[in-house]
Amino acid sequence: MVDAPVDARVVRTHNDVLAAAIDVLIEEGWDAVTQPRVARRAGYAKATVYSHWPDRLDLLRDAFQRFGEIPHHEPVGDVRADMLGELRSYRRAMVEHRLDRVLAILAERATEVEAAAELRDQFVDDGMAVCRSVVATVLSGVEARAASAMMGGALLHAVLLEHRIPDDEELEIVVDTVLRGFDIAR
Amino acid sequence: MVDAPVDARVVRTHNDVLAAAIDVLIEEGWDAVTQPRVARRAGYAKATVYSHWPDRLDLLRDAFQRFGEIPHHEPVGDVRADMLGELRSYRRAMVEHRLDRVLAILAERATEVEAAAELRDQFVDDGMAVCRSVVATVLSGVEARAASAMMGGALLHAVLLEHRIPDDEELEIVVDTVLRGFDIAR
DNA sequence: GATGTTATTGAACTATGAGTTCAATAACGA
DNA sequence: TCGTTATTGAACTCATAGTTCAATAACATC
Repeated sequence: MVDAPVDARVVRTHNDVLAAAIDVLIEEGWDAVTQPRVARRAGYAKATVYSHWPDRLDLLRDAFQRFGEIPHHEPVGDVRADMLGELRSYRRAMVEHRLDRVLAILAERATEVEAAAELRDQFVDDGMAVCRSVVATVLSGVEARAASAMMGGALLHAVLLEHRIPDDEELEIVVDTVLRGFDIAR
Repeated sequence: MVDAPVDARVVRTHNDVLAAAIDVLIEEGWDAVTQPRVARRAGYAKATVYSHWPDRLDLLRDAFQRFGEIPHHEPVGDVRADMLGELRSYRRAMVEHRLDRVLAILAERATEVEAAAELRDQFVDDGMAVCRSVVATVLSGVEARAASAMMGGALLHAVLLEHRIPDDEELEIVVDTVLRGFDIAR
């Protein structure tokens, strides 16, 4: 993030350019987020974007930041309802905010770009917080890890590899299978 | 694939260049697989690579082809042993053949490049064949789909997002949870 | 509304790498 | 040995990232 802006021009530019950066990121991927390309997309001179973000990675980091604000399910205390609710939020984020694209980009670039690995870790930590807290009420250790990976992974596998979006019925099957498989009574 | 070679030079070049292409793909990703870069890596003139693969996508397709030859688990008839065996093969392919990298690359590029989407579909179809056949002996429809996604997804989630490799214990927990969750007796 | 400040601009520039062409050379099969 | 052809390296074109800077336009403040 660049220092707190005061000038109205700076605020406007900052918003416009970041919005364009997100569009470019989602549509064309990590490598496409360069100052000249984002500037053209946003309708600004590239020198302007360079003056705000001399480092390309900072522009990328700021663009990704917005995905951290994606809403989660609010736990109500019922394990099944909370797991299902969080899975639905996860699916919603993938469809409506293109979180699937964001995760694919970060997972792919993480092996080569350190900044991508850091962003991925941060995203996964934040994104799995609710899921982990719900799972932690009934499981711990390896089992908790496995349960989270199975539920989140089922969605990830379907969307990223099978190119399909699981319906409510399938999400319920996933949750119920985990609950029964780990012998969790409500 | 270019036509069947007869000249010894062509065979040598073909092998060397494809090996280099795979290295570049794994190390730097889809966009890095260009004729000049692969040529430099393989120790050939770029004009040579262009003469073999005028189209960059053909070079990429040929490079990916080699990952289709990754060995799978041979089903023995026992559902638990077969699911576990296939999950272990999957994990092994990720670690030893960098299948994790290949899947991440394909999943990421699939939204933008049609050829990547086709390769991804082909890889997932082939790669899930054994898993699907084993699951099909005990489940069908949405449940079969969910079970495959949960098992494959658990591994995918762990490796791509959590950056960790599940141990045997965790793989067993995943399989047993699915078996118990779907009430599958052996 | 006038004024000092500064964000923005566009143009000119360098650098890098992809893709193309081709005559010369080297390696091949017969 | 000889005709064929795969390979080479060099000289291109083209697209795009990144840099610099003087001119301009928009801003906050009074």
